[in-house]
Amino acid sequence: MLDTKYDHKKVEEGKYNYWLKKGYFEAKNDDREKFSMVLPPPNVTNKLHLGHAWNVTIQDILSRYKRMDGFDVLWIPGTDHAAIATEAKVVAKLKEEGINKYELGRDGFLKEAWEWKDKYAQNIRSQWAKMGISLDYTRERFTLDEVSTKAVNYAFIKMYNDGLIYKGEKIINWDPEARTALSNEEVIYKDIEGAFYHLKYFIEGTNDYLDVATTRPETLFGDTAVAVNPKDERYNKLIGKNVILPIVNRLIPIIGDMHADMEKGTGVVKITPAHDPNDFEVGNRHNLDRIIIMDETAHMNENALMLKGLDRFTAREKLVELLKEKDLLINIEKITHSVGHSERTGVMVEPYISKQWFVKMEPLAKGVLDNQKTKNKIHFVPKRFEKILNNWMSDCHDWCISRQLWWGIRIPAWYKDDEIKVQETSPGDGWVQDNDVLDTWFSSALWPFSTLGWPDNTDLYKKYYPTDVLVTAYDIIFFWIARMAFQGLEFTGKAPFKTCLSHGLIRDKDGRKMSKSLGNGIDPIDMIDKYGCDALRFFLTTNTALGQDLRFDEEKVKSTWNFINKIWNASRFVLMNTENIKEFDFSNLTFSDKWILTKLNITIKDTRKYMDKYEFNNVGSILYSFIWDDFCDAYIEYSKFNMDNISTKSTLLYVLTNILKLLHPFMPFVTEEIYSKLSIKEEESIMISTYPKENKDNNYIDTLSLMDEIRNFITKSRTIKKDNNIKKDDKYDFICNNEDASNLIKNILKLTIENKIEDTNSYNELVIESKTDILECKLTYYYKISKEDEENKLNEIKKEIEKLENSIQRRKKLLSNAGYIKNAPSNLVEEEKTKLKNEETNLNLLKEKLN
RNA sequence: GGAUUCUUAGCUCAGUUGGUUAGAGCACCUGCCUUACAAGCAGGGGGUCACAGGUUCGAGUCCUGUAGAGUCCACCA
Repeated sequence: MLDTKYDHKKVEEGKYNYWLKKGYFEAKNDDREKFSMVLPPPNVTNKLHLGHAWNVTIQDILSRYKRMDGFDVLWIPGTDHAAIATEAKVVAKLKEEGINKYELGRDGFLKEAWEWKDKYAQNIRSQWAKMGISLDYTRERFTLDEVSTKAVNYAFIKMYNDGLIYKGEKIINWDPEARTALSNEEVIYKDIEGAFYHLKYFIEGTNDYLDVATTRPETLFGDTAVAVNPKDERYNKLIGKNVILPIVNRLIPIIGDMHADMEKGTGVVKITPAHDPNDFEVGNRHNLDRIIIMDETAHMNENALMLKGLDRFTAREKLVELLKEKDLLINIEKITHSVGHSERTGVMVEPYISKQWFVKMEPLAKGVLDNQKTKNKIHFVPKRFEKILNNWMSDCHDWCISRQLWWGIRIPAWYKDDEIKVQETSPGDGWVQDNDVLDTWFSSALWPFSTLGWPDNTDLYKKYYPTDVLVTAYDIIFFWIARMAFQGLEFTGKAPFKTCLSHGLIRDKDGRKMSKSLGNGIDPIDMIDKYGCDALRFFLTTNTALGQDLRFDEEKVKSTWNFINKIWNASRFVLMNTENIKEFDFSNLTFSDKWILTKLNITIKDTRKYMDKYEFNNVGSILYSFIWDDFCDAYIEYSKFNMDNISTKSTLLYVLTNILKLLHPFMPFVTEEIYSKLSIKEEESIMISTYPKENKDNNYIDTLSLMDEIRNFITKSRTIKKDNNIKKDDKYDFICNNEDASNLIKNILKLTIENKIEDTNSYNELVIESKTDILECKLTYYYKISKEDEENKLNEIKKEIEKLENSIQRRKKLLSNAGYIKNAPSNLVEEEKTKLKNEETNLNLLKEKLN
């Protein structure tokens, strides 16, 4: 028997380990149809936040649903080594201990990093366990493990040989803190206070100067030209002349280039090809020198002359002083502009020329775009997210994949003198391996198949690839989804997943993004402690339409807990009354039994429909109202009058069993707890029981509309009784043309024999009447009434008449509309006619009362 | 500049290929400790669906425009 109150801590304890030990989470690789997913691997150093909780719950709901529904489910867990993110954290930790990364050396550092990784991976696993998610740990992977490394090397080498990877010199985003290149996606633009420094670039041989505005004056040491727009009448006659570079006193040419925007700034722009991506392009067009003026830590080098050795910000201050001294500074104009920052270290990114490895994007992107036009396309849910992918794919730059880090998969390229060989192992003596590692996304791009043992043609790969669904928040579509898409197509010829399901982001109660800096983050583990994992899961997945952001509201988690408590108590009632039922017996069903069984069928059908469409919010409200409104508030109350009927008891138990199963993907723990107490159960665990199917044998469609009429009649009676202050022992008379309805109404409204009246003289009457094709009922209360009450009563009747008349008028108008009759579906028209007829009958009844 | 989401009850949100009297939770009001549940039960109030047009027999839903809020991408000398 269940405790009197739902205690989530007690319920959740021990169950996860039980499932794990039983091997329920493991894919069996048998001949059943498969359903496979890979878990988006969290960064190994992360603590899981509410967004992860949401993400994994959606996946777990799918796994549990599919598993119960007869699929061989493979759900692969794993973690991402997160190259720069982890390295930055390990560096910071070492720094606290007074250890410098570079002094420690590559091998020593990696040892530290692996220890760090092992510790954090364990944290993540325990958080997954708290969430109750059914991962197949026997297939767990890490993006830096042997299997993944093998796949990455294979992919790199093949792409190099196919000309899809090349080494080239370009301007990249440089992180001077981590001393590495970054991809465009690792740069976060932030608005900061800055300034336009207006400098005097004197024209050679004159006393005239050009006003050149720049936000990074210290880069002037690397200037090799000044550009104006060739169409700009103010300056175009100067093209071909030289200007004197301030401080440096080097002559540089004035060139004409469309890059100079006449509308912007002063219309004159300094060109620093080694330190700006646009200038780099201009430099290529005009064959300009590239002068690098900083080192890898963003300190000025010898090209910065007297500023050598200063870091970039000090150098700027110093330079401004020098310019002022020499009267070369016109003014400083304060502006707010957006400047790139490293996503991981937070420092300002320095555009920097550097030799890096790149993935040639154009052919790969085309592959994805072409595939999206075929029937093998990736289906996005919601559909609109496909556009994000397509947009990104049709406008993407080559992908910088080399990182000057140690924590990652080392690039399989070997050098000897001027020779380069790309292969997995050293070609021999004297060959030195590339020092750089690969962008972490290069390995995660292969995740859906590298986890399955690709490039070997393993059994896992053969059966489970491509995967069925990939679930992520929409903000990661271009970081990851896009990259998996083109790598999947490139290497396996197939999109790596059939469906991409995107949920939104979690916001706080005021709609702000949850972030560390705002301090408004909520730890899912705290919520689990307070309300239980089941409440958190149900709240997360049923409170918003897919793809929409979710506002976190603790009150709602609380009310979800109440819902679970309601289920708990209903279950207590059922268990109390069905302890000795060992076999279902439906031979003697009452009217309300038939009704709830039919309702259950509808609920199962609708639930399946919305589960298959991933519309969990709809599943949530269907189950909520079926359980609370139909099962608890109505059926359980009705069943109390038939407790000597074995079929009613069977129905109670049967419906509860199905409710538990329908809820199980959402609330694995509490459903398992209650299921374990049922007197009839098909399996030892609800996890391996079968997902409900409609039961055609117990389907009684005609009970539905009659029950609706009965429930309406009951509500109407209660309202009127309350409004008129009818007492428990007031006399009544009741007639009804349907026996089932009559019994139910009498029981629920407590119309006892004792109060039935014979002699109606000297009483006032209060009549509640229903007269439709389905049900004709009349309940009359006899009571002493004051004059005032009498008037109130009349007024109410008048109000009701007015309401009915309006409604009748509206319906008549509608039904006299030829367009409606012609175009609307005929069942709707019929329904309107029936309603009209019923309303007219009721109107007449009321009018009679007035007379 | 491009893309995209949102605006529905006091609050947070649903609302299916358009179907005619728009739903839920919380909050609010009234009455109940009725034997599963007072974290509950029974009943009730509350919305010209941001605004303006259009298409249609019919618009919260489709189209155009306006206003406001959010997000992403690009640019940012």
